[in-house]
Amino acid sequence: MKTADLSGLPPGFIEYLAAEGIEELYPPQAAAVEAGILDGENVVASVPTASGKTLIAQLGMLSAIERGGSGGTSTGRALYIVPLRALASEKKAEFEAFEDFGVSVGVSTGNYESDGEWLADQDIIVATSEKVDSLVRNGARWIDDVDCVVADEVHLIDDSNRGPTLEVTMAKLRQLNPNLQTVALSATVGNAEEMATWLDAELVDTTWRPIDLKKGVHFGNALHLDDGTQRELPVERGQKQTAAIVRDTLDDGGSSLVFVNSRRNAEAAARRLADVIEPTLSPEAREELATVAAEIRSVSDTETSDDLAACVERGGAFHHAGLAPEHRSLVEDAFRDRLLKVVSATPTLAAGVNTPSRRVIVRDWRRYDGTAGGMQPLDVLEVHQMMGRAGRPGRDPYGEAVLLASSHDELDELFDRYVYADPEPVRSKLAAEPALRTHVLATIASGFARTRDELLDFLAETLHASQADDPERLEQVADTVIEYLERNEFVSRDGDDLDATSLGHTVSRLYLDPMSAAEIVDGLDAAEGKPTPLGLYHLVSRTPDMYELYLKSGDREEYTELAYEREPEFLGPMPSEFEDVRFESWLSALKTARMLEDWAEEVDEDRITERYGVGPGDVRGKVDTAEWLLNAAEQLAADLELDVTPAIREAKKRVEYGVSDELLELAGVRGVGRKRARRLYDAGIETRSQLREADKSVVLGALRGREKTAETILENAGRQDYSMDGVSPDGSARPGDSSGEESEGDRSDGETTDDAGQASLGEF
DNA sequence: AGAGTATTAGTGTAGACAGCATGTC
DNA sequence: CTACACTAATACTCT
Repeated sequence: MKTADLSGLPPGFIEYLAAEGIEELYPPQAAAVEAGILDGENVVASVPTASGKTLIAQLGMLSAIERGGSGGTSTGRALYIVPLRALASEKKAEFEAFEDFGVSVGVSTGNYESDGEWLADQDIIVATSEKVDSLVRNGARWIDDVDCVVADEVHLIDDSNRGPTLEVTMAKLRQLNPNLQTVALSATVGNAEEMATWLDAELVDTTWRPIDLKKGVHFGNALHLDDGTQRELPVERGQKQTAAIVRDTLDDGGSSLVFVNSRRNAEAAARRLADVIEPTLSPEAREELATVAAEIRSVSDTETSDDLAACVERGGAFHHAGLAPEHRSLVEDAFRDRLLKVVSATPTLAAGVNTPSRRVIVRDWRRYDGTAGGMQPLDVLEVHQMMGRAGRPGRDPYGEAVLLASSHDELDELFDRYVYADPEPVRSKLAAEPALRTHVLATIASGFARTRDELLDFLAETLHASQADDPERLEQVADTVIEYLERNEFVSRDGDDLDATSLGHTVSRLYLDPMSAAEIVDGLDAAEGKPTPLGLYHLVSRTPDMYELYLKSGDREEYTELAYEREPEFLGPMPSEFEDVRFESWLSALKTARMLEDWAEEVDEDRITERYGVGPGDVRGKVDTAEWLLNAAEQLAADLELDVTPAIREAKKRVEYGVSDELLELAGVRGVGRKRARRLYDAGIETRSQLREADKSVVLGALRGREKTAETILENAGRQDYSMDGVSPDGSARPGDSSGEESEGDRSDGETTDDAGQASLGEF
């Protein structure tokens, strides 16, 4: 099917596609057109990654926009739901090209939001499922006149943490607008038919790919492929299997993506695989890699960051959630540009932004699972997702995905389990208390259900109900949850009527798990006098909305001791040491709280990552979550007219900026963070007004002679004459004594002149 | 002698959404 | 209830 034959799309789109070199639809795309995607028909597309899913979505969205709005507007509106924030920006960038023919795009996620009013005027809005849910809860008006919704990666409905949100949100959108066109994009799954039935959609189900994907298993000295052939791929003595395959890919001019099952393994593998890459690098490549490595080092001053940079210099990299988001995108970009020849990654990369590779090596196919008591095999779906990253359309002649076997039996097992096997069906995880707790409350609070019957009617529109292996169960759990919500005064019951209390409305709007809210409310109620930051950090750290930090050997003793030392600060009772499970998780929360306290006491990032055994990405994640939960706590306190709001606000500001009390005012000046605030303070400038009055040479000295920075900061502080012309830095304020980190040479933007000095000293 | 390699015991385990009001070093 | 790879320390083997 030719793109030129398509009708009902905005003028200019066909030309845009032609300019991109697209004149003929891929078979799955043509099937979507035949299924009526251009005429507002619901479509479920269950197709492999990189087989043109995005264009299917675009056909649906753009034809809906062109058809015109249901809400009386002249053009329609489309909503594109993604599972990750990083994907939201990726999609936005893709859709931005449509602005040439008058279709505008906006993004809405938790950390990045196009301004509210402006957003409502966009034709396409990209958002995460949680954000869409939140917009529905908060009654965003434009949500009602969405004409086409695209749900990307809908197979994630199977995820027990986040799946229910997508499932419920889809059901709500469809209830809000019965004429809504639904397009669901999914990886190949076992029950696509069932998904289509749920969404009243036509099904496009194919395994067609634009470039060939060969799957296989490596064992001994041979690579066995799914077409029955095998190829010699010897492993030299003393060489690892993975290294041999990476080497082989390299000889063929391709890059490799290695999936492993832990962060530590990812880092170790990257170091070893870089040994394979390094000797083959050209001087030019080395230079470019050095630039990337310098950027990586400048992201964060931690061991993880240094280790990553050291690998990158040698042509390899690791990728996992302990990295800061900037680290991740630097690695992703360099890999996409083929600068990096190998990346070893945890599953972060399988689900994330587009990072195709000639060859994908699934090294570990089992992963530790504490709840299951040991190593568990990965889902077929997950392994297929990883394998689907093999082969770049237009760049690679083919893609190859390889599993590793260490015995003949394992070779057979891997073929049966992953190469020839069909992926599992997607199963709704809605009928579980944590999921229903939050969604039942939201459903009641935002008026989707006013009685138990209406609630059950609404739930009947979910995938869970249509799967119906145990229809009773959803109802049972819902009743348990209603009872919980009533007991905690989030919901009131009057005869058949269910109504959210004022507190319940707040909790729903704040997007809190009701159990987190209950914990916070109880804790704040128990406060005597002014709560300390540690007390508040512990309170939010023990809610289910905060991931727990893992207790290592020795931690138990350390934190038990700390718990007794600082017992008066905790809000609410400390569980008995003999209630094993509860006490253990209470201690993990204490560890998290302690980390947040360190951060708010200006402990260096590298000290924190070392002390708590985490990566820079984890620190930022925890800080971010704490900030969010403290904001919620502040609003709950205001709602309940509790006298703790100032204490919460201070604790929140302190984690937000990562500074002690005395620096709060300075850190509030734009352009001043924890480090600059500390330097200014130590130079005798303690407040914003002092910054306006201060001797310029002192300011410049404290800022290590950076004139541009100093000018910006003075201007932001509200100083009229902020020019630094002719000012020379005051030497007495130079660092070196108070804050050790900064003294080793100025890392000015761009080039770095580092570690040559340190390295050579040990050589004697 | 010294580098490379086998053996052993001890250790720790993937991921990441949301509010609100503006901006790191 | 199930495993596994990594690391570091130590013993062994080849040139």
